[in-house]
Amino acid sequence: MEIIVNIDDPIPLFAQLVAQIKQAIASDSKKPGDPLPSIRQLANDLELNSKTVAKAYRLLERDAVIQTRGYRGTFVHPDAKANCSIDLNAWVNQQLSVSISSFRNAGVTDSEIRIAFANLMNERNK
Amino acid sequence: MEIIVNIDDPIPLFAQLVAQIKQAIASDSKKPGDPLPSIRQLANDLELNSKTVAKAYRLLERDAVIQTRGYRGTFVHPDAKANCSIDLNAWVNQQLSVSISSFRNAGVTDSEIRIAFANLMNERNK
DNA sequence: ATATGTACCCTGTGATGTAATGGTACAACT
DNA sequence: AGTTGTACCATTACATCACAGGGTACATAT
Repeated sequence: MEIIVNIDDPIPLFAQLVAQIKQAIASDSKKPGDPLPSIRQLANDLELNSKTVAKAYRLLERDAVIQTRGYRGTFVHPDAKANCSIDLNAWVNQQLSVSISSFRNAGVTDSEIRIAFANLMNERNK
Repeated sequence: MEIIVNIDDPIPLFAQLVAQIKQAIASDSKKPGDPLPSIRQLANDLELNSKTVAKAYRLLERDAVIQTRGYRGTFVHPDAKANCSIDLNAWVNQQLSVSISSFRNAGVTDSEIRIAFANLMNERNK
């Protein structure tokens, strides 16, 4: 698997990693059960901080695209190919889009929407 | 109508204005049809920028609490008292809260929610 | 002339959040 | 001893936005 990151790309590095790994799975260049390079290994190869790679792996695991088995390493998830196409972000986008549209239609200021959103996000409780 | 603003209050000046004018109407100290001080006049009295007062008036008019009649001045809206209690922001808050909760339950990162939100807000189109 | 609301331009300040980096440490395995 | 993912501490740079202010201008009225 040839992973390359472009530091000049406006797309965040961790997002580039996520996209490329998903792409490798979608194109069958990585199959379920295949091992992935370790976080430190990949970080070293790409000259990235291990935290950046870890972030990408964390998101991929949440989406059930990869599986981490602790000290044994990280592997492509059995259902990886199917889960690759499930885009959680697209769902979020769609949901939020509906809400925002109705707010704007009701005459709510963008600024007000932003404030309300920021307040809710900062109330980590509940 | 005695309006006072406190520059040291963390609540934005325009929001203080909105709150106090609504309060004046809710307590019948201002009745429908009553004239309000002009934007420039009030700004001068409170030593505020006219933009700040204009912003407060703009929001109040959107909520149908006051009515601006161009060169004739600004007046308390006929249905002001009823509309005073309608809180657009509370509705926004409630709607967003539901969405955000389900996102978080689905495992979506706060960071991802923020990104999606920011993208939508910056697409002023549609 | 003077006043009304409103629409642009631009400025500065402070707050906030992202992205990415660094260091240190842990338990569990080879 | 070395490696695995992971968890915490932290900092830096950068971008975005709210708020408030200042200026200028306009049509429409008195």
